Formats: sequence, C-alpha cells, structure tokens
Amino acid sequence: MATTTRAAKMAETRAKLIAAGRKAFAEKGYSGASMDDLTADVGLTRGALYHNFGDKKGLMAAVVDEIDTVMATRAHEAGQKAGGGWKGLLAEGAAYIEMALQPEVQRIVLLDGPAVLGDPSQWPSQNRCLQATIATLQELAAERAIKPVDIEAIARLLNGVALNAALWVAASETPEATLPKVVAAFECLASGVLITPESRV
Amino acid sequence: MATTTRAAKMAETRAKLIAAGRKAFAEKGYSGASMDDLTADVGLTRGALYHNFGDKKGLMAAVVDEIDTVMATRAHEAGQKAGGGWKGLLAEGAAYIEMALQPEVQRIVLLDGPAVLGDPSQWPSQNRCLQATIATLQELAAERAIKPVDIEAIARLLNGVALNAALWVAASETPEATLPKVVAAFECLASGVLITPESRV
DNA sequence: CTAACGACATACGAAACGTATGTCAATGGC
DNA sequence: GCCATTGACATACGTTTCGTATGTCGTTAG
Repeated sequence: MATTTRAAKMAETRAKLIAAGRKAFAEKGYSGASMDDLTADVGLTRGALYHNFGDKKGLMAAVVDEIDTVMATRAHEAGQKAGGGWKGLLAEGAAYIEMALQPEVQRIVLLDGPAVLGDPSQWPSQNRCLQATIATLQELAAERAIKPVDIEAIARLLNGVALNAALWVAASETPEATLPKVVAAFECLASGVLITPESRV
Repeated sequence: MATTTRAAKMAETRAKLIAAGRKAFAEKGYSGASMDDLTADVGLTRGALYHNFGDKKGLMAAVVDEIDTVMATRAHEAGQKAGGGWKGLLAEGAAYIEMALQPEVQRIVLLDGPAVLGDPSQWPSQNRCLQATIATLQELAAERAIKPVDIEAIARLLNGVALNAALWVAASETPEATLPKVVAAFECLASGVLITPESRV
C-alpha cells in the first residue's frame, strides 16, 4: 500500500527538518545555522519550517528533546542493566558522561541548549532523566543506605556533575585518557551520599 | 592635574563599553544585544567597539572575564576566611553558589558564556578559580584527609557542581528556600572525597 | 462538482554584523 | 613652530538572516 497519507507526509517533513537541524546545529552552532540553507538541504523552504515549528527556537527545542530523550533512555537502561540501586546510579552517570563525548551532544545539548532554551533542569526530557535518578535515590533511601538529605537536590546535582564531567572530557585534548579519571571522580563525589563509607559495592 | 592622557581616555572608553556590555548582555542576552544600541548608550558608536575588542565576541570575552575574575576572588576570600582546608573548600563552594543568584552572573557566565566562548574550563578566569580549588585539595591530600583520586578531576567536578547548583537555585521559583537545601547537598557530595566519614568538621 | 482547508512556497521588510573609508586630535621629527 | 604620520573613533555601506504576509496547489468534505 503506497498510499502516503497526508499526516504521514507531514511527519516525514518534520523528521527531515529535525535531522537537518541536528546536522546544522551540531556543525555550525545555533546562531551560525542558517534556516535557509538548512531547509534547502532537505529540499524544502523556510515556509515548511515556520509552519511546523513556529520559529528557529522551536526547531531547536525539538532537536534537543530528541537527543536528550535518547540520552535519558540509554542512561536509564545502563542503570537497569547494572542492577539498579547504588551500582545502577553509578552506571547511569557513567553512561551519561560517555554519551556526551559525541560532538553533536556537546554542542547542541551542553553548550547551545541552555543558552537558547534556558536552564536544562526545566526541559521535559531532563525531567524524565531526573525522575529516574530520583527514583533510584528513593530506593536507596528506603534501604537507609544514604544520608537524610533532600533527594531532589542530590539528584539535580548528580545530573549536573555528570553533565559537567562530560563537557570537560569532551573539551580535553585526550578524551580517552581523561574519561576513566573523571568517571572515578564522579563515583567519588557520588559516594558522599552513602552512609557506609565505601563498603557497599 | 586634569591632564587626561590618551591611554587613560582609551581605558575609560574600554571600561564604559564593558559596563554597557554587562548591562545589555544581562538584560537581553548575547544574541539579543545590539551593538548599535549598546555603544550609543555610552555615547559611542560601533567604531569604538570594533577598534577595542575586534568583534562582538571579543566584548563578551572581556565582560565574562571581568565578572568571573571577581567571582573567583570572592570565592577564594570566603575560603580563606573560613580557615582554608576542608571548611574553606565548602565555604568556597557556598560562596560561588550564592554569587550565581545574581541574574547578571546567571545569564552571562552560566548560560550565554559557554555557548559563545566554549567550555568554561578553558577560560582564563575559570582556571584561576580552579587553581585555588586544586591548591586546597592538595593541602588536604598532604594531610591524608582525602581519598587518592585525581585532584584536577575532583576540582573540576566540584566547580561544576557549584556552578550547576547555582543555576538551579537561580531558576527555582523560590531561590531563598532552595539555597540551603542545595548548599547542604553540595556539602554532602563534596564529603565523598573525605576518608573519615563525617567526623572532621 | 465545488468550496474550504491545510501544507508549503515566495516575496518583502526590518534588523544587525562586520568592513571599508573618512575625520580629527595628538605625537614626533626638523 | 610647522608638518607628516599615527591612532582612536565615526560614518556609510553591503550582506546575511530572521519572521511575516501573501500566494498556490492538492486534498477532503458536503
């Protein structure tokens, strides 16, 4: 059935624009990306863009949401695979840091994203990631494994550490060498919430 | 002696432009700030700006450096006043977080700065702040008070935590209520580097 | 079969940046 | 004391880009 319905066609143009946005924003940065060039690359014009996303910032929001959602999902999966709990929390952080090695993630999500869309902790996708971290922390709190501190605050700061760690690794001259050091440092800071000094592996 | 030398006059125009830059960048953001309006506000034109700073980004760099340098100095002073060592480290972080409550700091240093100038850990002013943190950590390491981890990595992440904490406090609806929680969380994470669980006040 | 609607293209106006050129005061040699 | 040069800044201009207002064509409903 080759009947391409109108809704499907529109979804396709949206997908094409988002894909072009990822490429352009990653390569030239937000302000350097021209909406004229970007749309022409996929055989469209600015008309399609403004119809679908409202403005340049709207496309940016869609692009950031797409990337960030994948990141949150992948980090959560890594945590689950590690068995949840304390080890899951560390695995989640490490996964986040490693993903931020991608230049696309770096430029769009870590650098331009906050400037264009405001504080990341307000993004819907970041909230999804945050909720996962909060859930894990609550699990640990129920076991009385962590100190009685504000869980949301800890979760936000942990996410922030991972994000910042990623930024440093990415900017470093030898990312591969820096990665293990920064992951170790992340685990060291994270262990600050533990009651038991270091025992629980 | 009212002999205003030419060098002094030029320093004055630079200062005026930087001051105008702080105001415009803080109020309208980097991309929203017009160089035409900004220079006119202090009775100059874009000619003066491009002569003194090369381009828009050059002015931004000067503005960020000025603000960030003050922040590093103030944080360091807070650390000294707290007596250095572990308490000094915490005081430094808390001071940094509190300074970031200023909208000017938030918008220019935390949001637009990284997007325009790149990763903050590469800024000269941030490096000054980092060196102070590293020195304090080395002091603690000599006393064998902290775990044997990479000091630079810990220092960078700690600075990152403070920066991120500040961003969250600033974006929160009730900054005054959030501040103590986030400072406590900061201290909790920082304590992860300590060998002695919690004893050392 | 026709009228309305939606998706997208095209044309237009309004900034804003960077540069190229011009001007005027200050400095240095004679 | 005079003139040439330099440097600080102003002015004029061209290019680029965004957002909007209007136009067009295919599709769907009645």
